[in-house]
Parts: sequence; C-alpha cells; structure tokens
Amino acid sequence: MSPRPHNHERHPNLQTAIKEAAWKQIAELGATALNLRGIARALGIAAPSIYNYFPNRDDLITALIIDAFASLADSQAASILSISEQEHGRRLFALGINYREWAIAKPERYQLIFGTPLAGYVAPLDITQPVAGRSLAVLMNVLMAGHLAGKLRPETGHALSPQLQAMFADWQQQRGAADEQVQFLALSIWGHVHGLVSVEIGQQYPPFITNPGEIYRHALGLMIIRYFPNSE
Amino acid sequence: MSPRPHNHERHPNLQTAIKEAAWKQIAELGATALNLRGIARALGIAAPSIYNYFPNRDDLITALIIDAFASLADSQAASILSISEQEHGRRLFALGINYREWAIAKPERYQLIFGTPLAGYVAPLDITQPVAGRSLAVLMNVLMAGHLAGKLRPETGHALSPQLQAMFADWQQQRGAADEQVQFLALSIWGHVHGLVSVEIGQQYPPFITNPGEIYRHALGLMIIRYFPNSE
DNA sequence: CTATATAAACTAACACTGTAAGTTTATTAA
DNA sequence: TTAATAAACTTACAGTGTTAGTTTATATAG
Repeated sequence: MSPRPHNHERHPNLQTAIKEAAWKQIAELGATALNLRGIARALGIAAPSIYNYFPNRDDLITALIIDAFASLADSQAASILSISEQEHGRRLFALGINYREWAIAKPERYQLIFGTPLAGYVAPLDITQPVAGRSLAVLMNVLMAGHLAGKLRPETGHALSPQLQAMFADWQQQRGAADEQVQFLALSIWGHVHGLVSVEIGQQYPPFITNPGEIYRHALGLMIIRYFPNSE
Repeated sequence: MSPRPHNHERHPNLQTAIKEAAWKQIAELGATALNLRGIARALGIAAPSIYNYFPNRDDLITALIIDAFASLADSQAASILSISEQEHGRRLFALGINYREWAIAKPERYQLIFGTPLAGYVAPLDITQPVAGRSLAVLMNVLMAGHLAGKLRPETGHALSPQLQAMFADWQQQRGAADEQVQFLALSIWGHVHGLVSVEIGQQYPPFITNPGEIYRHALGLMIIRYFPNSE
C-alpha cells in the first residue's frame, strides 16, 4: 500500500530535506533567489518531484514561513526562561534583545515572514496567523505578569476609545484574561520593536547610523523604565 | 543628431509613460507582478524597447523607488503646512497620521520602498538613501523646532552611550545643528510609527484587531503627550 | 512465489520571465 | 540627396513554475 520512496537511502525524509535545501538557498542567495529547480539540483532530484511533497511553490513557502514563525516564538519563549518571573523589566528587555538577535541571525528568514520577498506569493493568513500569534503571546504574558504584580505602569494619558475597548474585549474572550491597557501595550511595544528592527534589517537607517544596535538597546531601555519604572 | 522617437505621437514622453504603466501594474496586480513585458503590452511597444530608457529592470525599479520616496517626503512636508509652527504636538500628530495615510493609499508603493517585494532586486543604497532621508528630515525639523522652543521633553532616564553620542556628532556635522536627544527621538519615533504601519500593511495584526487605525491613533496620541506634555 | 496496485520518481513540454544580439526604420544634419 | 544615429523592431537564449504522461520500485494480496 505505501511503498518506500525510491531514493530513500539518499534522503530518508525528502519532505524535510526539501525544506532544508530551501533554507540553504535562502540563506546563501537571499529569499528572492528561492526556486524549485535550484532545490532539485541541490538534492539531485528532478524538479517536479517536489510536487509530491508540496502542492506548489507557494505551499512550500508557507511551510517555511510556519517553521520560521515557530522558531521565533520558541526563541522568544526560551529567552526569558532563565530570568525570574518577578523580574518583569529584565524579562521585557530580554524579549526585545532576543527579537532583534533572531532577526539579525538570519535576515532572509525575518524578511521571509515579515516582508513580501517572493514574487506572486501572498501568505494564507488563516494558516499563518495562529503561528504568528505565538510570539506576541509570549510578550503579552510577560506584560500581564507585570500588571498582575502591580509593577506595570501603562500610559493612561488618553483613554482607550470605545472601538478599541470593543476590539480588546473580543480578543479577551478568545485568549483569556488580559487587561485592555496590557493588550494595547503589547501591540504598541511590538510595533516599536518591530519597526526598529525592520529599519535596521532593511538598511533604511541614514548612513551615519553605523551602530543600529545601540539605537535599539537605548530605545528598549527607555521602554523598560517607562513601563516598569520601579524595576531597577 | 537627436532624432525623434518613432511613436512620439502615441507616447510623447515614453520614459515617464513606462513609469506610469509600471505604477499601474503595481497598483492593480501588486508589486510582485511587475514585469517589463506587461508594461510593453500596456503601451503597445516591444519589450526590449524599454531598454532604451532604462538599462534594465532593476534600474526601472530604482527610478520608481526614488519617485516614491520623493512622494512620501513631499506628502509629509505638505501635511504640516497648514499648522502653525508653534503647535509642535499637532505637527507631530499630523506627520504621523500622514505617514500612515500615505502608506495605506497605495500599499504596494509602501512595500516597494520599505519591503523587498521584487525577486533579485536590491536597492542601490548610495542612490536611494539621500532621497529616503528627506522624510526623516521633516520629522526631525518638527522635533527640533519643539526642542528650540523648550516644549520638547525627551526621555532622559538613560544617558546616551558614548557610541551613540559619537554617531550623532557625526550626523550633526553633516546635517547641521540638532540636539542628540532629538536625533535619537526622531529615529525612535520613526521606528515606532513605521513598525505599526508595517504590521498593518503586512496584515500581521492578530485577527481580532479589526481597526488598526484606532491602535495607531492611540499610540500616536500617547507619543504626543509623552514628548510634548504641555501641548494641550 | 507471483501478480497487482500504488506511491514516487522520471522525462518532455508549455507558457512565462528578463535580457542580449542583430536588424530595420524614421528622423536629423551635412 | 546622402550619411549618421537614436530608437524602434524581431529573434533567440536561458531561466522559471507547472502540467501531463510515463516509468520504476516497493508493498501487499492471492
């Protein structure tokens, strides 16, 4: 009923071998250079054979993106494991540092999931969104812990609009307890952190900014004292 | 010496006609669908004829990117023209609103300059950087005006590291007078604003966030009262 | 042990892309 | 009227994703 693949000896698991070859291509030549024939060449197989494991190029890319999102979420979660749950400021700082480091380690991977580096590909949001949300959840958990401990000081200069409150109420219903201000703060911090990293990865800083990491760490430090003023 | 092009009657200025057709393609089918043959079809010319006006596809894209950066900078500058130079908070707010609106008006254009939507294309930074810097200059001018008027309150919880100070000193030398804290603040605000817009354009908000504009305006409002506390 | 079903490989081909080379044509200047 | 030249053209090549049809190796059923 289920025969073994022909070149089992050379590629025990061709599905993952294809993905690995794809990542290798992406790492060496950039995400835009990804192509099925190149993968096939690297593996010594015929290009159409890939279609036995992925319906088409876009589905292969989606698989890569899902793996990348999972990797980011795992990396985020691991980055705070060694820090006490009481040290909310340090945890937030660690998350921020880790976010940038993960992006810089493999910029193509970062741009693959947050940019649109591939011609004709649009991510199927219903599939990628859930995995993408995992890293945001890590951030929100840290903020929520700080909030529950009374250590978080969100900015309350403006009241949340009724529309925002409604949106966050819906979100709470799905995801369990979470303060509205914490929800907003998670999105705002993510946006800030993500923007700074994007500018750096995309090489959009002015030429005088020779050390974007310093900018980033300074901005991150200010966030910590802004939202966890009694950390120290 | 300089003969008129053959189809001058149909396309008085073929160079700009090519760019317009390119933008139309980008707007209708997305940046990734941009291709020379499609442009040629739309204009009723042969594809290789484009090479008389642009050395290759990448140079055409670069021309589009330069136009887009100029458009953004012009839009930013125009957005504060009607606001008094004394109302620093309102000016910053207008810049923020305009940044998002410019991006949302033509998301493909935004992704063309800030993403990497085209296979095999890498922007020539030495050409694009100067134009790209114009919009940042508008932001920095607004912040600097507020600073000179004594209305700006940058966060000084952490001192700028020596490396940051050195970087900013170099920058000052080139661009003229600008406070170090103002320089940092411009980059930080830009990163924040850019990140929130990127997340929205890239459809990376969690599915419950049905109104990203509200998130954005709230974040922007908080920035205003944070950095211009006495604005009202 | 043989025969058959089937998953997984293959080859060949199509339509598309960017681009290079060589050729023709229209316009200008001598 | 003729020669020069810029700008169009046709043709061709190598690359791409993808489909269709075919072969082959394996696993199970009789």
